[in-house]
This record gives sequence, C-alpha cells and structure tokens, in this order.
Amino acid sequence: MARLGNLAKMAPRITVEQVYDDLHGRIVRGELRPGDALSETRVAESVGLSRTPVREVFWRLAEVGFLRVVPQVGTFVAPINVQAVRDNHFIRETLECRAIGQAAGLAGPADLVALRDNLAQQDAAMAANDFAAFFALDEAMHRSLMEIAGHPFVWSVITGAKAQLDRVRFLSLGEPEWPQMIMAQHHELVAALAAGDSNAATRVMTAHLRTAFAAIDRIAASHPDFFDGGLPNR
Amino acid sequence: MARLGNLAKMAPRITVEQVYDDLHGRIVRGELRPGDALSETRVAESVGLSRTPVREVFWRLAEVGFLRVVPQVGTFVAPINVQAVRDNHFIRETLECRAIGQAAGLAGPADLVALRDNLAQQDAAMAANDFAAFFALDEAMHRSLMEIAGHPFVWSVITGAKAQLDRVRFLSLGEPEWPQMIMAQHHELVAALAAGDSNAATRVMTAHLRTAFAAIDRIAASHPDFFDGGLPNR
DNA sequence: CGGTCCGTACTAGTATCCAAGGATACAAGT
DNA sequence: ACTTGTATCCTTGGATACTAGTACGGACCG
Repeated sequence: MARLGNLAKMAPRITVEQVYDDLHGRIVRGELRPGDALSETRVAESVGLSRTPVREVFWRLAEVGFLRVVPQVGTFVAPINVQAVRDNHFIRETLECRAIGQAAGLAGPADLVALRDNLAQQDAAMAANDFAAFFALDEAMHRSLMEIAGHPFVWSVITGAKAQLDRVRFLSLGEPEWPQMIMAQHHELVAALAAGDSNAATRVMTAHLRTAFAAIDRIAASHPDFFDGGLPNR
Repeated sequence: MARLGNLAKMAPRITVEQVYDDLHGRIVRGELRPGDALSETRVAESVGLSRTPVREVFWRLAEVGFLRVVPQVGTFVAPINVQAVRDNHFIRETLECRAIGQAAGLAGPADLVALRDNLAQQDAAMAANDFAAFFALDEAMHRSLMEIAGHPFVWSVITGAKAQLDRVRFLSLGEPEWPQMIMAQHHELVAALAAGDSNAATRVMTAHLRTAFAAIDRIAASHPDFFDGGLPNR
C-alpha cells in the first residue's frame, strides 16, 4: 500500500459509514436504479478502500433490501417489492400509532417545548425549500415521539421499515401539495399530544402515515422499472 | 475437491449459516454467557474456516444484539438489555395483535386445517417433552398467522425482536405450568380465528404474549449476571 | 448463415497477511 | 513495596492473493 508518497495516509480516511451512507442515499434518491450492477471491486477502488469493508457495506445494504447479492455473478440494486412496502408500512403505522397513543399520556412540558421547537424548524426548512433538512427534522420528531412513549429501541426497527418507504417516497417527490399537508398533520399531532388526547393522536398519525402510503400503487404504475415485476428478471 | 489426505476437505463443508445458527443457539440457550469473549481467530479455526466468513457471522450476531464487537479489544457476548427486551415485546405484541385481528377476517378453511394440524403436532411434541420441536412448531404457527394476515414480510422483523425475548424465555424454562398455559392459549387462538372473532383473537394474543413477558423482572432479578447492569462493566 | 462450444474476463467467496491499538505481565527504578 | 515504563501478545480492521463459478463473445463447425 506504500505506493507513491503515501497519499492514502495523508488524506482523511473514508470510513465504512460514509460509504454506506453514500450508497444508501444514492439508492433512495434513485440515482442507482433497480438492476444496476455494483461490483465490490469497482466500489472499493472508487472509494480507495479494499473489498473487505465494502463487502460489509454491501451486506448491510442487502439486509435492508436495497441490494441483492448473487454469488459468483454480481451484486445488483434490488427492485422495490410492493408487498414489502405494504408490510413495512403496516409495521410503521402499527408501531407508531400505538406508541403515540402512549406518548399522549406521557409527554411532559419539556417534551412539548422540544416538539414545538422542532416544528418551528420544520416550518423554516419548508419555507426555505430545504428538503434535506426537513427530512432530518421529520425523522428526529418521529424518533423522539417513540422515545417519549418509552420505547427508544423501537426506532431502529422503524428505520429498517422506513428505508423501503423512503425509496418510494422519493419517487413521489415533486407533488406540490404534499409539504403543506405533511406540515399540517405534524401540527395536529403535536396539538393532540399537548391536549393529551390519545385517540386524536392515533387518528392523526394514521392519516399522516397513510398520506405517503396512499400513492404507492400510482407510483408503482408510473415507475414500473423500479418495482418488482417491472423487469422480467434480474 | 474430494481428494485424499486432507481431512478438512473431505468433511462436508461447514457453511456460514451453520456457524451462525450454532453460535446463535448457544447464546440463546445461555451456554455462552454475557461477558464471555469470542475470538474470530479461535472460532474460525474451531470450525475450520477462515476469519472472513466468521467475521460476517460475528457482526450479524452483533446486529441482533447478541454480540458486542469492541475494536482492537475483542468480541463479547452482550448482556440482555431490559429496555430492549421491553421494546421488543412491545414490537411483537403490537404487530402480532393487529395482524391476528386482520387474520381473523381472512383465514380460510385451508388455513384452519393447517393451523389445527400444527396444533396437533404441538400437543404431540409437548406430550413427548420435545421442546425443540415445540418451539419450531410454535414459531411456524405465529409465522403463518402473519402470512394469513397478508403481511409475510413482517415476520423477519418479529424474528429480530424475538431473538432477545427467546434469550429471556430460555432463562425462565423449567416452570412446569407453562406448557399447559401456552397450549391452552394456542387452542383459544385458533378457535377465535375459526369463529372469525377479531376482538377475541386480539385479546387472546395479548394475553399469550404477555405470559412470556410478565416474568421478565423476576427473571432479571434471579439472573443478574445475564442482564445489563448486573455486571459493573465490561 | 445459424448454432454450438470453448475461452476469456468478469463476479463473489475464501484464505491469508499486515497494520494498529489495547491489555497485561514483567522488570527496572524509586 | 509500589509505581512506572516497556515489551509482548492478542484483538479486530483492512488489504491482498487465490478459488471457483458464471456470463458473454468470438471462433469454429455443421
């Protein structure tokens, strides 16, 4: 490895996490499309690492259903499985709705302050059309709701389920009415929490999550190459 | 490949999956206890593989919370985190209860036949004190309930959540009244399904899953060395 | 001209080697 | 006797070499 000048040692080292986040993001954003081939070797040399850490990344992405590793053949971006998306939505809705029902009875003044602060930042991000920031705030809010409900470990499961949904959500981006609808629901959510109204909170959360879900079939129809069955096989 | 001389090459090759299942089982059964050190090298040579596949196994086990990999130090069996167990139970109860409520309206005659057949086998396994067979049948039953509900992909999430619970469950084994209680609940479950009674099915499932859960604190108290905080640190 | 076969150039899986950091045991100095 | 420095061993992380299996393309044959 000690070739020319040891450039590798001087440069800040690229970590496994960075490679994971990069590929994850590119798949979610659709820059890498289902069927696209990824080679451990090529990715490894493109990021300046060896195959070993890249394999770990591939394996993790395969576990969340983003990649499909075919032994001795190659690794491919997996198509979006509609049933998996449905089930992941079922998981998220079921867990988050029950959790927020619990959270409604548990949220303290400090929690509400934090939530309202987050909401204000969401409004600002939306106003600035900063979707990346909005997504991060949105995620942080849902996560903290889970923590308020007393189930901090559940979020990791949501994360796994969310990955598939995010991929679909990105395909549906650019529908102009969504931002307003989502923000309105977020405000309702916090209001229900503040009122301690468990039923209302659950109802709003259901509607909120289904907003994103309802479009699935339409999206699948308009992006057949992204979904299972869109391509004959791969 | 099956040349003479080399014993390792003649023996049917041990697969990554076998190594995973072996370690997984030994951790669930408590043969490997929290704090026990596992070395990639030692495990590798004990199973006749190199470190590379063993590393994959290690970090899969780390992902489900069974191992803790400390860089440059070692890999250790993780203690059972009580909050993680609670949250995993929350996940399982929430998902399975809602799913069985749906299943009650969807179970067809063929499903009921299969379930009753499974139940009969469970009875037989119990009568023979064959707990391994019973666990397998139990898992198959819960899994097929999820499929009947139309959410086949959800089971993999349950599997992840179940892993922690199974560890606790194993510690609580040997309480003689459990088999009867569990079997009675299983029969009630199928009866509710056959009647298409969604509410009853949900109620029974809740009670069923809480049967295992209720004992957590008692178990944690009687096996402090297995749980987080039982040991000062490691 | 069409079909089959074989070689080549990939792929992932596995093995082995090196690097870097931490723990520990031992020895030297206070 | 205690503390501190050091050397050695062990750990995981990463890099590289090798194995085996697959796909594809071109050449050869019918």
